[in-house]
Amino acid sequence: MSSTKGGAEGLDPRVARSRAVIVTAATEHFLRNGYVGANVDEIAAEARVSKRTIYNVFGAKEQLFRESLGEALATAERFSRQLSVELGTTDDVAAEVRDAATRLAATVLGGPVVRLRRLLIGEAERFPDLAEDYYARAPGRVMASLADGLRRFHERGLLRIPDPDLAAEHFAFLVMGAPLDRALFATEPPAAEEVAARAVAGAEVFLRAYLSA
Amino acid sequence: MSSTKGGAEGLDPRVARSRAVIVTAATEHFLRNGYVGANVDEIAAEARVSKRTIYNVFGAKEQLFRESLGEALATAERFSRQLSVELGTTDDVAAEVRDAATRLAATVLGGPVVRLRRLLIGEAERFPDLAEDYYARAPGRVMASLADGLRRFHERGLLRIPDPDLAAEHFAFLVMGAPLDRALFATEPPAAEEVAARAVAGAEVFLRAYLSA
DNA sequence: GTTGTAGTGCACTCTTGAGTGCAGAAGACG
DNA sequence: CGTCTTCTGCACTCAAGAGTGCACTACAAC
Repeated sequence: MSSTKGGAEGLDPRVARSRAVIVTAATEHFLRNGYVGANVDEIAAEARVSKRTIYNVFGAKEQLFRESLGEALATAERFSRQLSVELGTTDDVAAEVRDAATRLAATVLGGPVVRLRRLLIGEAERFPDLAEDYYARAPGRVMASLADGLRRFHERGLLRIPDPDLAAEHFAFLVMGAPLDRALFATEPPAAEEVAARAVAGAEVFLRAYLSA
Repeated sequence: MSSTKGGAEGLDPRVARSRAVIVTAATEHFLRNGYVGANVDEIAAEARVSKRTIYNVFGAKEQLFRESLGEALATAERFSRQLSVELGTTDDVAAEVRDAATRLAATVLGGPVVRLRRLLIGEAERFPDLAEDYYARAPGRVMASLADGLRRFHERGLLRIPDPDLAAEHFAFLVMGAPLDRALFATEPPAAEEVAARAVAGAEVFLRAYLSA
């Protein structure tokens, strides 16, 4: 306890810097090798930091894993939030739904989301709380906000959505279910056009099933 | 080379027995702990076999993993085959589709399939060939046979299926996408009634979108 | 500048776990 | 029966990798 004020942010800048570079390197290593397969010496080397510093800051490998994943989860959550802008606000249902579909698919399948999912699934037995946490913060939020948008459409009579939560699931998995599942097992990501095409096709099917007309 | 005939099945029964009990124990351990996390001494203990025997039979941990998973994949493939009986044979489309939905969901979500998927996903970086192989042999087959059935319905004018492969994906993921995804992150399996209910709901949506009428 | 805290390098300990060697017991097979 | 193979138990080697101790340097804050 040496800081001038009481805040936790008044840290020695050296610590902040170390923390940041370590977490970056560690995240990459854990994503690539899993928890057991990752190796602290390598993380230290890549972060250009002594192994001792890692232990001074994090205390143990498990803590390092948890904090690194914590950052990754926060990022995933931010992604989810920004994805969930408005749905159900205009009159052009079809356009809105198609747009949401392509954005959803591109976000989930285009970035680092799949790697994070692979890691969490692989470690679900060892770190069930992290897997749970991810699910609540990322896919859970997306589903909830999709459901909100669908509910709005329903209330305005533009779609017939008796159960918005269920419909949100149908939407999400029509749009990206198959490519996402595939991607979890594949080493390289799916082609963007392929993903976009299926997203649109899924959106069409969703509309056919849920349009009021 | 001591066997009387030339076949590979004329093995010393001791070897066959060892192999079997080892693979059983190993599969369980790998499913629970992943490749790196599994430990050969424990596998030997659980199989009630000396560690030396494991190495006499399999030579190395990686080989043990591959052969154990090979059996598991064969089982998964058998499951897939028996699942894919006939679809598109009667006139009662709705009943057939609903039935296929509940059977599909129950098979994939009720048994050991989810654990196998977790393992393969977690090891996809280390054993990409196994993940690939699984995908081709299990989900791939199911998709193909679903597509066949849907094509039959289309040809008979009972459903309108312009792209059977795509429609098969839509069907599968409407029926069990959300629970399957959820299950990959959860430690305990979903409730059977829950699964069945969603399967039927997904089937209804599929019919609404793809019925010719 | 002085003082305190953080980071470095490196040698070190300890544990775990893969894989081996061997001598003897137990089972297969003629 | 005798012979050959496999299985066992156990002690062993070897490598990797987590985590520590310490003397020293470098930077931060006043």
